[in-house]
Amino acid sequence: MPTIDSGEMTARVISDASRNATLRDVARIAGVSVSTASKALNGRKDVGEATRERVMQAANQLAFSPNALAQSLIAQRSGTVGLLTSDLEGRFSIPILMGAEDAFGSDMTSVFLCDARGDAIREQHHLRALLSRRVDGLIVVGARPDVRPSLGQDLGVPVVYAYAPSDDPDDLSLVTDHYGGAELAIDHLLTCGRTRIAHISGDATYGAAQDRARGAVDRLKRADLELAGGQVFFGAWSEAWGRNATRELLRRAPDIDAIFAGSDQIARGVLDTLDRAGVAVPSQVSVVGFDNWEALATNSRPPLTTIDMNLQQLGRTAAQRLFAAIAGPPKSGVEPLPCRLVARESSLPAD
Amino acid sequence: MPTIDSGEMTARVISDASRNATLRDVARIAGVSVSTASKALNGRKDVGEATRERVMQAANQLAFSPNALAQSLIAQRSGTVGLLTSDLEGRFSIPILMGAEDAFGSDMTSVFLCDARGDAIREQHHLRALLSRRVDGLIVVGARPDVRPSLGQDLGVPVVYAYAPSDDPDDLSLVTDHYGGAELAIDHLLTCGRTRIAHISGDATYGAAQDRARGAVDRLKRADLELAGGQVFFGAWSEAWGRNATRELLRRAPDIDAIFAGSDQIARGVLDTLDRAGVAVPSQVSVVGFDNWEALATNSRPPLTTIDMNLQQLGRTAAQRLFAAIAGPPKSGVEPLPCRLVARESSLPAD
DNA sequence: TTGTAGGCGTTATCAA
DNA sequence: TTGATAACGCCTACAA
Repeated sequence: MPTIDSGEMTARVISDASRNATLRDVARIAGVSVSTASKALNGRKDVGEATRERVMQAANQLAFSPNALAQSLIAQRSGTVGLLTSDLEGRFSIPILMGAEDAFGSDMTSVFLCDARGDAIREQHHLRALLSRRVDGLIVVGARPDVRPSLGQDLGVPVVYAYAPSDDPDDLSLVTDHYGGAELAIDHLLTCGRTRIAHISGDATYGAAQDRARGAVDRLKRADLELAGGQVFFGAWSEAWGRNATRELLRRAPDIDAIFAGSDQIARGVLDTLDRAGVAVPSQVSVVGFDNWEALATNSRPPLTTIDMNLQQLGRTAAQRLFAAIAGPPKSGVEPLPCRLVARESSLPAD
Repeated sequence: MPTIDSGEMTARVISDASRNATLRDVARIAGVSVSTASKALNGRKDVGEATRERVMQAANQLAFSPNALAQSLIAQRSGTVGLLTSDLEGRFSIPILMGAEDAFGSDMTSVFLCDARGDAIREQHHLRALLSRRVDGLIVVGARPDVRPSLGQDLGVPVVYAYAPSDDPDDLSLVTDHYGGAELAIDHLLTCGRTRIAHISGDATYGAAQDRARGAVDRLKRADLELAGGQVFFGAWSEAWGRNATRELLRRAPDIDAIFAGSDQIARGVLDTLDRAGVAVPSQVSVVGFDNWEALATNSRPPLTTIDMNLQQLGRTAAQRLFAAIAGPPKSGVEPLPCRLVARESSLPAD
């Protein structure tokens, strides 16, 4: 019997080098039962030291790696979560995704990535796939910071919405505090001694554009000031709009001493036009952007002071909230996360 | 017996609304055996029409979704692949990742996303996790277009390297044809009637920088031309370097009529300096960039002609090659994928 | 056409 | 300390 056994064993090891070794293989080589092998590898106490050693060696020899599918089947949890994003190419999804992947990575959970590309059908498709893979939870990342339809309450797993909040108040949503971010920007400009502050922003249909505008106006009001130029300049999230709006602004209100731009792209356009108009930045006019898009903000002339939405932190928090919801009872409501000002030279003297 | 059964059943359905329904639940409700239910749901022929109907209804009623973990365990394949990237924040990983996700999404395979952040230890960690989850294959996406260490041949699953090739010729690597891309750029400038063409590029330690430079020089040589300025201007992948190098270039070779920039960021700097120097683009000097980074290329003045690496296509191809390797025998070697020129106004007259 | 039995790889329970 | 046995949820011969 022993000879046959070892013969079989050797044959298996050699011929099936490609196929993954199973616990049975390990047990056979170590000369113990499957259950003992399991205990040994899982560090249970009730197993002899010598036995454990033999099992370990066998496992190493076979490069044994336990089948997580089988483990999940028993454990009733897969150790995976789904990341359902609607727009991968969007710059905003990526940092969130990184933060989430980051938070999960330090645990043992793996992340299923799904890009629905803004298509509801594809989203349903991916959702079904994720649920059938028995993910333990779901993070839904929106591309646009506006309310999006809820996936519903009866999915069987907790869901956290990030960046784009769900339209159902029973869901938990983590969003950027755009209002507070704008306050930060204005606050900073006031601190720099600016009083004639204009606001050029993007597409007015974005909730974020409205929130930021309100934050700016309200903060100014608290300082007994009004928006220079008499209005918010809504337009598009582009450099071109930043350039055009700045030209118009200089015409209407040549005495401005600061511009708060709704995005870094807009801010680049603003800087460009100011430069061509011979307006010195930051001495004559200070500029603050929004997004802290590093490639743009650090390479502008001068480097751009801007508001960072801490999106990576948002992703991490989303992961933490999801963990909490997997373990205990889920929270709900919309949780705004603070922005952060990154000061560069477009608002401060280069000393 | 029947009464007890249905009693149990109802209790289960109501109390366990949260837990996922299993095939057993479906079978019980439909009043058939588990195997019959399985056959019915999987569209096997040998099941009565009426029975199938009952099973379907029961499944719907319970929102039954087969447990993919159990299925995978039997099928010996999980229908998942791992996407091992070393740098999520890098702009180059994302399109590749999108392309891959895209190609897999249309199939039934789901993608595990792992970001090793350039850390070999974390990479090993993720690799182990992926293998234990029994992924059917692996795509390794590099952040930098340079050779990277192979994961080895004995992983038990096929691997495709994208963007950054493996150092083992037995692996299959899909890379951008930087050399050919540079040829395209020079070709285009020659077609535009340019003959005094300079090349400003980035970090010379990048293989891509070298490849592009060789492509440019070789293409010029075929037209009996040499690089204007007498050399390649290597430096950094930044706007600032583009600005500085252009200043220096204008000093050394004021008669240039075209600049091929090694990246769009560099090109932005080039355009900036040309503008300030009063050099008209494209009439006096034409400019071609590299990367087709839309946010930069479409918003520059004038919009930037540039080389697109077709990274999303590269991702899709990687997915296809992986599929092929999962099904049949794996290919090996380095497969370069062509670039594409995107013509905008920095090289062509605005008509 | 339907149901029974066995197994995928692992863990947990309980006897030995 | 060890090992048989029964799950986990599903599928697929094979038997009825």
